[in-house]
Amino acid sequence: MTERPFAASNDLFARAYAGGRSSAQRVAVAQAVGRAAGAFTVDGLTALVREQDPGVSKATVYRCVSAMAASGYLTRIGDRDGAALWVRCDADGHHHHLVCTSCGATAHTACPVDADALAASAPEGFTITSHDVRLYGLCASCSGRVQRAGG
Amino acid sequence: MTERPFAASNDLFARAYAGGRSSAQRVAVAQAVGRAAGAFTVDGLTALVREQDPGVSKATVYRCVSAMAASGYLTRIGDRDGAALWVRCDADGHHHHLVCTSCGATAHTACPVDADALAASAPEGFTITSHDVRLYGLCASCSGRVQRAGG
DNA sequence: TACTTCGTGCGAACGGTTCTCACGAAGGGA
DNA sequence: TCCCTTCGTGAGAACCGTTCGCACGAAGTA
Repeated sequence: MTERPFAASNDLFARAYAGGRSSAQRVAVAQAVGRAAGAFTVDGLTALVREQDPGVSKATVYRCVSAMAASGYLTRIGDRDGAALWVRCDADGHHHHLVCTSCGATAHTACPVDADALAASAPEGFTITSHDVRLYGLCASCSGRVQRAGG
Repeated sequence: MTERPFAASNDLFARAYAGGRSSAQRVAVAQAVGRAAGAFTVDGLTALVREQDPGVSKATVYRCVSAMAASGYLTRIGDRDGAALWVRCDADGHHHHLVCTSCGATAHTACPVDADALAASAPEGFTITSHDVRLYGLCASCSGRVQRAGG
């Protein structure tokens, strides 16, 4: 029996790619996603992937990201300078993401939308079917750094 | 005295462009924004502008949109298929926009974010500085149409 | 009227993303 | 183990939204 490239974490691979075919590049991308602290762009992820395997093409990273998004392993949480911002998200249930504007770290938060207030303030007849909340701020370590630096 | 091109609504022009120089193209863009029902992309706005003045360049429309955004007359409320989505917004105070996913109509709504709930569910130490809420649904006329069509 | 300033059109450039195509590896069946 | 089909890959062109550079001309002012 030959060594399987992703033997130690087949479950992770299956979750990330929803049972797709295994390849060294896909493994590298999945591991780079694991190393990425918080939100990342495809460009940033490509750089991380190439630290491990310099030959991986950008098209491949895009394809992997699409596959992971299709399987629900990645979520698009916004944009940064025109580029899509992704984050690994395997949390269940309705929730939103906080993004640290300083370091890009992310965290989950419960939905802060008050459905009653929303229904009350929506115009007559407008049926709200979905919403998208993006929360920005500073994570614990970054806000500590700012406070120390600022005084 | 020659006719001023935007004579009937100099106030509108001033609001849209914050006192910039007048030109036929800027007038056409401002009028197209007025004709646009709800949210629009720059591409869609360009089409509207060219109904009135086919010679207006896309770069000019982009420049006009930037000027109107700088003056607060337009607000960017999201994206559609990778293109920025704009809406005319001269409302004061903190609010958000509802977008009809069927016809693109927009409406204002008060901020539905429950600050207490948000603070309670945010991770320890995470300071939230801003948020961005996008609400999607069906406007009165579109939801009526769906109901009639659906049964 | 002359002059300066600024908006314009054209088109190239840019960056993010997708597509095409030939190739090769993965995986399943015999 | 071999063969065959399927699917992931790399390279780079293409696409699209957006911005930039430049020369020109119109707006506005003295």
